[in-house]
Amino acid sequence: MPSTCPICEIAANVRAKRERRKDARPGELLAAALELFVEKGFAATRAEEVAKRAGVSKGTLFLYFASKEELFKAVVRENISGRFTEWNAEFDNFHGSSADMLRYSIRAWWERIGSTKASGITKLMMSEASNFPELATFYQHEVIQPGNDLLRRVLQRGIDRGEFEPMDLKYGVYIVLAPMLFLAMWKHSLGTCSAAGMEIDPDHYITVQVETILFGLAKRPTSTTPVLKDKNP
Amino acid sequence: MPSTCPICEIAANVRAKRERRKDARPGELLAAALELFVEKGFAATRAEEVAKRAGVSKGTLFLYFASKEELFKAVVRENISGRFTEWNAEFDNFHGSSADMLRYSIRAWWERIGSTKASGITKLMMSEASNFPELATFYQHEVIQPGNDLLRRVLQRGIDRGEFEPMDLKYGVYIVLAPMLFLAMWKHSLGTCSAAGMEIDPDHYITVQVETILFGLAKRPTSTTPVLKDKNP
Amino acid sequence: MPSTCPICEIAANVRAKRERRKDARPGELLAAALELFVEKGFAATRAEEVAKRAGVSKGTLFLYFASKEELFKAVVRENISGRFTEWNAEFDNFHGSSADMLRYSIRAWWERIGSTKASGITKLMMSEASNFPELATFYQHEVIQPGNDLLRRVLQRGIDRGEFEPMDLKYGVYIVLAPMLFLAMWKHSLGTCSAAGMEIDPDHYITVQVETILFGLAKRPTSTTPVLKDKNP
Amino acid sequence: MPSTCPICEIAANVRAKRERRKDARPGELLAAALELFVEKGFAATRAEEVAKRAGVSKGTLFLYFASKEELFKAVVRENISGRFTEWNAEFDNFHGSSADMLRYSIRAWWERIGSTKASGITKLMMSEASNFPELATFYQHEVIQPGNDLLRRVLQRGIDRGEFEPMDLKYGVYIVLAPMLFLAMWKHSLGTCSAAGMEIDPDHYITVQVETILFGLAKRPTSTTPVLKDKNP
DNA sequence: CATGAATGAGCTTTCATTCAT
DNA sequence: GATGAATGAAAGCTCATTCAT
Repeated sequence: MPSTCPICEIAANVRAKRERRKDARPGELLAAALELFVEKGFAATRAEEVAKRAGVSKGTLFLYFASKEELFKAVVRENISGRFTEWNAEFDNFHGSSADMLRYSIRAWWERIGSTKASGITKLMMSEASNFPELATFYQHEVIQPGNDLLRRVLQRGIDRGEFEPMDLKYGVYIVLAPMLFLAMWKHSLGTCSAAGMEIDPDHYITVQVETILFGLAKRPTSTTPVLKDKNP
Repeated sequence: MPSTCPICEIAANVRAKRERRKDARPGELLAAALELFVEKGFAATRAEEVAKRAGVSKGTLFLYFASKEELFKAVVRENISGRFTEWNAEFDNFHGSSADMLRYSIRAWWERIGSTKASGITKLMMSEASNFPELATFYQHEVIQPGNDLLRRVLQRGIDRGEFEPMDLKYGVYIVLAPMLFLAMWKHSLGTCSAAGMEIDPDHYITVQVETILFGLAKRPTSTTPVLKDKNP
Repeated sequence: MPSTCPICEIAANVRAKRERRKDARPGELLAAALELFVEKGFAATRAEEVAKRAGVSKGTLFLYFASKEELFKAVVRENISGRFTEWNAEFDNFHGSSADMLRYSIRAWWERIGSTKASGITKLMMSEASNFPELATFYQHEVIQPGNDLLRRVLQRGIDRGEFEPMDLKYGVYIVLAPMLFLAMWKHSLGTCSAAGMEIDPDHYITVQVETILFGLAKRPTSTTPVLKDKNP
Repeated sequence: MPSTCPICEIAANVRAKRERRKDARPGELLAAALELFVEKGFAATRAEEVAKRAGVSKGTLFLYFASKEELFKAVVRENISGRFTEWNAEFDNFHGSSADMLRYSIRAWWERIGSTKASGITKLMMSEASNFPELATFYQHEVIQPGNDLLRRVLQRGIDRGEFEPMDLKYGVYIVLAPMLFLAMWKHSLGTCSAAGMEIDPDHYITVQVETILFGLAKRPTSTTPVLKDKNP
């Protein structure tokens, strides 16, 4: 049975904590920062609170991140932009129909981003973009643009294979993007205080959106859309 | 019979004027605050700037609103007017196809809300909901719920008339709502600092969305969706 | 006999203080800043301490001066650069010999700058110039350059009138400038802790310097300086 | 006779090496500190940068010097070596005219002190004297006083030999000292950020000063200074 | 009623110093 | 002895709020 001498135990704890330090610090700080940024927004989050939640002092935060803005960028990179290469690779290897591919993409986005704290970043950027132009630009380059490109690849594939109706993809991507980003935003804003019966169940929401979108995107049997013809011909 | 005593009348005038002024001041402050809150968010808007834009001194602002938070609440309450009765009436008198009705609804929303300053309130509520839960609830009841109901009527009409595919309308409304609200948010946030070539033209955006949505909502010719059948049957 | 009610007196004091405020504040702050900058240097002077010495709060300081650097610039303008126009005018009206003019200039400098706290600015700039390049540039433009020009006018006058030996004035000005600036520096640095018998009496110092300098500057009877001829002819 | 036991020798070597290292460390730190203190002043120099320039860690610096203040004191003490005996000897052997002697002295000072890093100490002391009064006193005794005495000897020699006009030497020395020390200070402060056309070339500066000073110090042909007679006799 | 000078808590960032390893 | 991660007291500056006029 090991010694239970309290002093030894404390010493061991301290040592263990120390050893874990340098490597673990950035991760702990990024996790704390993500939580707080999402909870309170970028401007309203105090650096000291991030540090406290990560279990370190104010000074330590600035040992790892040169400024609050850099901390934010690191959070974005860690949680979002770092994943695009992985996703691009995944898409290269996808062999099903484009409809399935889109279904898969959307579900994957929800599992990895939308349903996690990372989706708070989207809300946060939408809320504070105008006050932090540098961050907004960064986000545009690191997230919006690559996300657009990724989605565009999926849609282009569907068009090329005759599965989707040809369209102006610059705007076409928003057919998918808008409902997803709206869901993320909703979840972190009005969704937190929905009236009874108004709560959105993400899975259901996504299912309805996806199937409608897919039908909307689908290659039309004929060149016109007879069912929806205008009244004033 | 009203008193015609001239002195009383003068006094009444003076009182009226003073009361009108007293009432007008907050109006100017609320207008200025709306603009600034939308532009920069709650936290980043300085009380002094609101006062300056309203043409009064900083002290005056606090004469009418006990705090910046109270000002915010007043701004939101002030701008949630009940336009819904007017719209409900409009819809009662619509005689075209449901597709046209939806097109009309969306265009009307864009013209009357989306493209005007009123859309700023949407952005504001989405951004600040978590900091003002009581306001968010209020907004849910006064805006989100009625908006939902209105849209639900349009979709229900389409289903009833066999124009739209039957669906779970609780989620179905978001097929229309999500892209529109996303557009409003985008316009007030990242849209203000988009990279070259990434700017969204609202009219084009709406056209693409509407036509896709309509096709997606349309009554399926058969009960299945053959074109999009899954690979794994 | 006036009421001596203590409450009334306090109220009166407060009112008096208030009334004196807006006009007096900048002056009081500049005076406090000059003292502290000279005592402790620019970097080591805390904004809050300047405010406290001026009898106001930290915030008030920044109401009148946008930053600590701007405060410093204002101090310099108030105490030094603002006087050059007056001095230029004085020199325009001087009618004596150029030797007398130089004597007068130096004495005037000592009385108005050198012997006052303003001379601390010189020391301070010499000490901290490299850490505050913007301030150094400002000082060069506002003080060094005009001071040089002023002195150059005096020497040029002497040369033009045949009183002083022709010389390269770019360096000639330092014959006068160097001993004076050295005196100012000394006074605020090592001069404050001189060993017994090492103290410099400014008046005596100036007298000795001036008379030697004047003799050194004087028009040589012949083109050479026979008395000091080199040993190696 | 020294022990020749190989083991002892190895041990001795190791000990010697360790001791040498122990001794060398402070030297490297002092050198680095001198450079940085001169460049940026005491307050603006960061301990970490001193350590980095010395090639050690921040912790090591505090192993050798209890605080930044102690480091500063050590830097000044280290750099105040007694060169004065050497110079006194040199002067004993000088056989030229006193004018040449002064010329030589000044050029020698420039070459050995003024143009080298050692002049940084002068600047440092002038800048920080008031923050380190005890050091300033030390400097007075070790440097200023002996320097004064040395210069006094030169001037006294000139007077004794009838080459220089008799004068109060306590102040007379500053006729030479002030321009030289000013040059040293200027070089390390405002000189580093002079406006175009305002730069001082030390050689030119010294030449102009020396020749003017020499003329100013020179034995007056007659007891009065006719050329500069006041206008108001 | 309206003003705006004044306040001071609060924020980000820096850096001398400590101490477990 | 040497290290460098961690600390936390400052410091400059902002801004919601107060209150004498």
